[in-house]
Amino acid sequence: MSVKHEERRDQLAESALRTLGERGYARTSLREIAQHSEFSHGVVHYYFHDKTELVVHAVRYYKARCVTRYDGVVADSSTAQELLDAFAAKLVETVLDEAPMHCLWYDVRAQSMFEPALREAVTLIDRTLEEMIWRVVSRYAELAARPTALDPAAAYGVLDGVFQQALLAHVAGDETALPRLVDQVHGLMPLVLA
Amino acid sequence: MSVKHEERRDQLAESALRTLGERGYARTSLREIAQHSEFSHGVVHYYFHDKTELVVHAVRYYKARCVTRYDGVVADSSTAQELLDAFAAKLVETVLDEAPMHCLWYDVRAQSMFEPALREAVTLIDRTLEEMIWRVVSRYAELAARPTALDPAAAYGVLDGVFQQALLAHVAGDETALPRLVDQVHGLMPLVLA
DNA sequence: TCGCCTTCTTGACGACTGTCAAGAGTTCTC
DNA sequence: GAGAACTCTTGACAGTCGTCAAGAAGGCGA
Repeated sequence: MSVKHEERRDQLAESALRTLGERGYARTSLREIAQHSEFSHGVVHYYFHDKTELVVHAVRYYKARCVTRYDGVVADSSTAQELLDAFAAKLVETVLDEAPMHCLWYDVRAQSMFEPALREAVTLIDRTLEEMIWRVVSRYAELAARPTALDPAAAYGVLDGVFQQALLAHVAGDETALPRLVDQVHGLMPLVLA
Repeated sequence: MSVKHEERRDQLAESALRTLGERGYARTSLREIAQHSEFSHGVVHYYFHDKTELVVHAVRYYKARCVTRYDGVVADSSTAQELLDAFAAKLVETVLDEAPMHCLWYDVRAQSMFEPALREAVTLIDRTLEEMIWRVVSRYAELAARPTALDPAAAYGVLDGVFQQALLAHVAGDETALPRLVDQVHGLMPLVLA
């Protein structure tokens, strides 16, 4: 009943993520999203009030999966160097495997500066990502037996900045982007320790 | 003649920047841009081949002005601390004075991940901004009589990350965003020195 | 004053958009 | 197995978009 209803919403969210990730938020129509699912375009308005509600649901749905991305790295590393290597490798991996999803995230986050309806969801996810990064950084400091030099927001901002730069270069076809990201992260992480 | 032609293009670019900055790339139509100028909507296609060409011209035009933003700071500061304070203050000032323009830049940069036609202009401007930031960072290191710990790309990525975060929070109405940006920059800059 | 050339306006076009209503198809209940 | 409730499709709507053609308006040389 309501669980089935929720399953359909998630199913449509998945189609939406596939399509939005390829074409971007602005260029993607509801008909296009429906075409990437097994339903017709009218069904969207049966499960969602409007387009924004679908996008917000899709982005929240995406967050629920991505947010534990580095938890294995944190759990399995026993030295600071090992953690750093695994973290950098995981960053590269996610760019290679999920580039469209990351593009969509940065797109939606930029849109939220103009569309207030997106802000609440974007702010929530941004906070969740900040916590995700902080679990890595604080564990790194712990393994290095050093205090951190930055607060969680700054640490997230810094790493998000270089990550976004690498993603942009990667989708533009720059093959040196990912090796450079690895170097930058290796250079940066020691600096966040006091 | 051709100079007049170029003047009109710049004039339209200015109207475009005003409109795009308020409403975002996706939501802004050519009719809307023309309404913010003294011309009718048809004139755009007299001076520009299509919408993308107008946007690219507008963004390049914007770059030409913004790129010297911190050069006064670099020239006028005689100690590292003074440079740092002035740089942080200037960052805050530009968020307060030119928030829509910065929003537009991040919007267009995100769009360039989906629209190849935007990539060349975006890449060029990104490089120019990187050089702009590097003039600040390298002068800061010089005044502190210390070598830098980061390459230009990493330094730009790091500062761009926290700046973007502050901008996002600022337009969302978070009044603590700009003081926090000042703190973050003051905490971050010493770290880029080896 | 005439005609030419540049500049700009007007109005239209086809395509696409989000939305929704009407109803067909399906599933469930009794 | 009939009827109700839920699910989905179809087709249409009003609006917006980028684009472009036709021609008006204005300046300019002769």
